[in-house]
Amino acid sequence: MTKSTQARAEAAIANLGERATEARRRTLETLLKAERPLSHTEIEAKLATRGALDRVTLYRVLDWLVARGLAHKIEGHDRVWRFSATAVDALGHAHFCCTACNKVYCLTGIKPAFALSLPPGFRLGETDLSLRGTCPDCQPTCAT
Amino acid sequence: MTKSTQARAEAAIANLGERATEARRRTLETLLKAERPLSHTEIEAKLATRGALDRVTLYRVLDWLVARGLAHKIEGHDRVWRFSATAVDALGHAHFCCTACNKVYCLTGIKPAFALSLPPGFRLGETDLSLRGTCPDCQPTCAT
DNA sequence: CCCGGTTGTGTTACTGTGTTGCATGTCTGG
DNA sequence: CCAGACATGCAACACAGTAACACAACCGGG
Repeated sequence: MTKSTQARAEAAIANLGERATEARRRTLETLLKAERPLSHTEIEAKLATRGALDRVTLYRVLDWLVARGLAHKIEGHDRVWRFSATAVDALGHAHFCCTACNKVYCLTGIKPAFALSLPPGFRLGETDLSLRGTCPDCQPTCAT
Repeated sequence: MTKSTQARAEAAIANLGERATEARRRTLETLLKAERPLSHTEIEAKLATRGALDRVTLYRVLDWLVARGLAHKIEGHDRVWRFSATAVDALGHAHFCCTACNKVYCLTGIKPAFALSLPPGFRLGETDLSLRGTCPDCQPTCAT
């Protein structure tokens, strides 16, 4: 299974007929390997272990991945963007942000069925459901 | 009705038994007068018309208002915080962010009834429903 | 093989939002 | 009036993200 993420990264990029550069492969691989959305800084740190990538390049690669539909961008509650390659097009898709450690998780089992009555003149694009609370790593004392 | 916002600002602060300073009154008044959440910069601009307030002081005043429950803080999609004093404790409360002009609106008629099944270990605090689309000011060509 | 255009990367410097630390003002209660 | 607490202003900072520009790597055609 360790090869899977590498291979998937390769394949996904090749699939587009675009250049699979070192930076893109490694970035996508990092995102695929992560079990939760990562911030730019976190990605940078993970990549730095074997030959760092420039900050700006990483921004560009991430935008590129998002534009190509290989990743998606999530706004956290700390004004930092996070990126995920795992649940790219899962519908009924919400984000959980831990108020203690600020980590973000993608939740895919959510069916947001809200009663929407927009005032006239508003045209709805997409909706974004974000939940806050504490994650398993940050549970205070008593068990669940 | 013009006196109402001033008076309400005064009263709300006095009600807490806290110091109703110039900065606080004017800031709260500005928020009450606004029909939609305002960013720090917007508030600063509005206040600047008659004797500017220091940037930092404004940040502090806003935090103070939030801490006292007189305003609430909204995270926009542009990494900017917005503040509103109007729908402070309206439940079933969502935010609409215009993708064209980046203005944010509070929507109060929303009942987010989503099916929630959090993975074990997660504890839910608050939820935040944010909508994106175009606002009345930014409708492309055709009328509604 | 070279050459020239396109695409990707690195470097530097910048913007804009928000914060911290410290000095100065201002209010309040004895 | 004085002392302490609280509020404000100023300056410097931290951090995420962006723009401009130059260089490097790739790819096609002669």
